[in-house]
Amino acid sequence: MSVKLEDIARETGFSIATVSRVLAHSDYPVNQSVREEVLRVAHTMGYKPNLAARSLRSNRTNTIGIIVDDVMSPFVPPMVRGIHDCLHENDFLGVIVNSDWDPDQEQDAINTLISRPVDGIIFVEYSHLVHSEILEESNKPRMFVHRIFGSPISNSVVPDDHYGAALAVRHLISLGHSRIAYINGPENWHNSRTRYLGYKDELESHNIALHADLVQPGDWELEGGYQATRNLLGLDEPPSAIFAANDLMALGAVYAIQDAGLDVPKDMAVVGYDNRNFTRIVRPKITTVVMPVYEMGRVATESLLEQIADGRQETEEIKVRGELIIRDTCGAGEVYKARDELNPKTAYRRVLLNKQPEE
Amino acid sequence: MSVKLEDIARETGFSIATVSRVLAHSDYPVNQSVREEVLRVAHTMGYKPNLAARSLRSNRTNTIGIIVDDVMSPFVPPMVRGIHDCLHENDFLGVIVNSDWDPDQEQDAINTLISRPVDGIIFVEYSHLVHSEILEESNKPRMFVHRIFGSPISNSVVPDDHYGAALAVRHLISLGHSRIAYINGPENWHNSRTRYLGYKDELESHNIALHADLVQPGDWELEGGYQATRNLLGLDEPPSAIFAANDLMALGAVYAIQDAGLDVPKDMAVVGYDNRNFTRIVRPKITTVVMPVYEMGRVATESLLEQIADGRQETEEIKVRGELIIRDTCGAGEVYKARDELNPKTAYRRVLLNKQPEE
DNA sequence: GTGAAAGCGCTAACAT
DNA sequence: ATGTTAGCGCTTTCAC
Repeated sequence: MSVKLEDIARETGFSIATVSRVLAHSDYPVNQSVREEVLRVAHTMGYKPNLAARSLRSNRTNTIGIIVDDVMSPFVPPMVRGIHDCLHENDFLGVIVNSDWDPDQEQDAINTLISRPVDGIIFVEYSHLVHSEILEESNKPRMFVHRIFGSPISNSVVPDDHYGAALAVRHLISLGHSRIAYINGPENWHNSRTRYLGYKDELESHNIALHADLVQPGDWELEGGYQATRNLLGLDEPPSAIFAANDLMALGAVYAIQDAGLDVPKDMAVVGYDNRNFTRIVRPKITTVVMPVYEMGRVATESLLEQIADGRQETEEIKVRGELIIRDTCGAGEVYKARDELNPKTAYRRVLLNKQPEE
Repeated sequence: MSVKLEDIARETGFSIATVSRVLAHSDYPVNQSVREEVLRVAHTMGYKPNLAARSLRSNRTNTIGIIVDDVMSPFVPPMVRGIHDCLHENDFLGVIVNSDWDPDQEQDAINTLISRPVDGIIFVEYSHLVHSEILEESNKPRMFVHRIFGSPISNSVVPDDHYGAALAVRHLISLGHSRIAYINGPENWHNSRTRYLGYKDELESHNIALHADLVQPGDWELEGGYQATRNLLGLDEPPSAIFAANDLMALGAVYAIQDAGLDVPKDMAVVGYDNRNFTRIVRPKITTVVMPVYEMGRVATESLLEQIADGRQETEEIKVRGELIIRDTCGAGEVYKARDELNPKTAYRRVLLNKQPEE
């Protein structure tokens, strides 16, 4: 039924070996005329390599595995899209397996992907098993994107949260604010700690004292942002601006401020983090820092494909920067507004990408 | 390096064939004692079948292809999750390829998936090529989920928009409304036409006259909903309730009503459609009808796997129903509120599933 | 630069 | 019920 190397060999009169060399290794030395003839016939006959056969023989499948906690998590789809785009450009395919935040399921996923011939694995967001024996044994190249807990590890790509948080705070300072509150995420998340550090360091570099009561704990949720903001509003000296470690808490902050009879941004400015989709459609629209998930996916994939080509390697942790997107909650006015913020795809792609080994 | 059938055969003393039969076909008649021994040894040795070899031989890969326009589209991730969950239960894997709404890329995707050994293909949302020669030739089982344009076709799964729209309208009527406006989506979408029909038929079955000026065209976007609502507010006799064909337009409607100095739901009720994530976090929270994408993915996959097992078949179009989720924009009060609406996953799973061959 | 041939790990006839 | 064996389509030595 389907056309194979043998058919092309018969048709052209060359051997299967030659045909294979033309079709599989574009760099193998074959006479130009032969190459052209083979290519031509292969094309007219509609040759499609049987990848099962190829991978059985060569142990390469041009397929990678992607282990995610849940494709429905907010950051996963754009990250996967970044991965896919990079894979596509290199004639690779990706299979996604969900682990549901469950170490057992993650182990299952790894097993599945290893028996299934994949050339490498990308772990997205949470990954419990840095050391899975089977994984180690398989010696497959791997990358970790946006690992949320645990200590930093090699072969990983993370957002530059320190940079992003500093960006947000710097913007508020440039708008004349000096009492800037911060609503943090849960302590055990990297993002929380690093964004807090960015906040703290940026204040410091502007010689603004850090007030402990302006720093509130949060839970990433709307409700946590709301509560934290109520606390801040109850202070003797409330802040004039709030930087929330994510957009959902920023929205909660907006609601709390509004419920206190105040206006955002006139009475209090708010800046979020992540550039989630809803920040563009709520009222007022939320000023935020881009979580460069699309780029992170791309960068991780590039690195993985390099590893696959050159053999598994240890690479430094890569940090990817996101830009500040100025909207309505910070009070910066129309002037600064991003030109193209309606299209999330181009927005992701516009993102400033800076690999920076250390800072 | 990796353990294979031969190793287990040597270890147990049985033949490769016997070992294969135990490990590959759980239903093949093998002595119980032999089976147990093989299973035990396979397990302790950590046997993982080489799927490339298996699929080269048997032409089955336990992998299906999923062609989507863009994994980042709002409905795609939950749909993919439904597909994945069903695949996982049946020891299948899925590879996703993005087509970016481009027929050429879709054709490429099909080619890729065919040379790549996949046992079937699911087309998600838009699919241009009902008739691709290569696809036809390959004779692979296929399913279409939520095809947006073109005439209804076999082997497809769609939302029961007529039912859902009727649900929304019925709810508004039960709340005492009789001047109920409708904001439609673009005319060339199935969803628009069918939701409009549901609206029209439900009014009719309550003996409420259909007023042409209460039906406004829309574009699925915030801005379209906003404009349509301004038109409605300008009417001599404005409606007391608005049913928008999607949540984004419903939000636009809410904003327009608020900008006119009126209150939602006190002065005007609004119901949306789709149950997008943001409907839970905007103010007021939007009452809406669930677009049962998760279930649609599952149902399509079940049907595809049946086809794969039993040979390709033509099946009737399957309609999946979504429930009404009562929140704040309809004015129904606290009583009705969904118990569990904070968790999107369980919300999707709670969805009422009704296959109904015809209606 | 090209061809012959071995064999990747597995399944499925066929044989016993 | 179990074993023997051919061969899936391809890549890759090893010859020439």
